[in-house]
Amino acid sequence: MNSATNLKGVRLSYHHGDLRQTLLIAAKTLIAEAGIENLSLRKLAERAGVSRTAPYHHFSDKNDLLCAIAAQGFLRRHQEARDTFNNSRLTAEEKFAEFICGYIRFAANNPEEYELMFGRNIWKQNNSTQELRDVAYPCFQHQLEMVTSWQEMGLISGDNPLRTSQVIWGAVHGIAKLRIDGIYTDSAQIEEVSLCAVKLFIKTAS
Amino acid sequence: MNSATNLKGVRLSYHHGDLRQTLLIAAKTLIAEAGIENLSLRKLAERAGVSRTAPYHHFSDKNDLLCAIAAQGFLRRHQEARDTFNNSRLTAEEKFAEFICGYIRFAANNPEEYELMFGRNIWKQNNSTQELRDVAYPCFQHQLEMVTSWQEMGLISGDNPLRTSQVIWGAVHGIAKLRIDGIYTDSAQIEEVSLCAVKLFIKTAS
DNA sequence: CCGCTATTTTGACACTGTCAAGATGTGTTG
DNA sequence: CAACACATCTTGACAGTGTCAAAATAGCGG
Repeated sequence: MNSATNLKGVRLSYHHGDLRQTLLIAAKTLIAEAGIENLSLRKLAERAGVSRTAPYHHFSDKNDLLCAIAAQGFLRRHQEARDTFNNSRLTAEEKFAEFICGYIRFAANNPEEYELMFGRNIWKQNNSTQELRDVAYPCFQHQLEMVTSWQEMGLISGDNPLRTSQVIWGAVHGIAKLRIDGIYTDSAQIEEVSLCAVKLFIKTAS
Repeated sequence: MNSATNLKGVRLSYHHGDLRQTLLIAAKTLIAEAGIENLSLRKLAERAGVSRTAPYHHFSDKNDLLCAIAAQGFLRRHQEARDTFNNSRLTAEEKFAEFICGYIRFAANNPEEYELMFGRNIWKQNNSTQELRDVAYPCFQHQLEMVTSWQEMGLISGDNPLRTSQVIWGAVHGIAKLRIDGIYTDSAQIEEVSLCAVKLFIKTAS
């Protein structure tokens, strides 16, 4: 029932209490420290003060754990995007600019989480959990809907709303990936690149 | 001196002959079959008919092998891009369109190689070989130069040439990644998305 | 208090990258 | 031609990984 650990993380009882949540938090810490590829379930278990196979009673798989982390990321990002889109004090143009910049900022601030959310590890070969898909697809959908609405109101260029949305999503995704994968070395100017993207897509800038 | 293997790949002599090249080819085959993450040096060695540690006399590392494959990819893509850009029978607009579509097509046709070239595995934490950097940087540079020239001649929008180039590179990279990482499921329409990107960036389409 | 079930542990297996030391060729020099 | 140096390949070993099976333990409902 209770967490059954003291402040130093030392176990007080045989049963942990809420190992699942503890593992998720510890995993995010380890990933932020050393990257996804350096996360091992054994080190994670040790960090949580538990034996190697204990995590398997809360996650069927290492992949299952990673999907759960990615799912949390989608919830956070989706909420962010909704808040911006529904903020009545912003003009449509400001909302669009904030969508672009906010997307790239989210990736830059949470690079490992972003990699999990949109990386090949999970999506490439149907590794996605049902739970993850239930959270991710609405987020994808929402992005397309927002861009479609901006396009239909004449704010941004293009004729085919779906294709335009896909290009714009591709652009922000690509800029974010080039940044967090270490190919754009001058990460300080990433905000400038974002703003340039905004100007390129907005109609009046032509 | 000679390859020292018969047609079935069975070794005829103790020394292999040109194991380095054989390993590169076999590695690309295995990667194309099962993906980068499923490539192990041991399976690779077995496929080449050689003991587990033989590859270490031709590549210092697994990472070194992957960098060599990526380098070959950069050479191929760079040549492709140059051929298009120097083709005097194409208008500037046609060249730009072919740059966009060709880039995405290259990624779609060589997904695993593309992942190595632009993926986090190599660039994220300074895993790149000097040899790879010597081949990759000119390719990056060439892309920026081409887009800059199209922008300066007024073909595409934007004011800051470098930023515009970065956004366009980001866009093609992002579309390619969303495609090959399995997030865009309707891969048949990737060419349509490419053409939409072309129209969005070209000035007259506004 | 008993027993059921959720939770955790220990032991084990196959697989990985990589190092050290020895074996086997190949080429060069005396 | 002989002997040595060097490149190349092999065998053995180690630490680390994900994950399964079986045993141990704790907490909860009767």
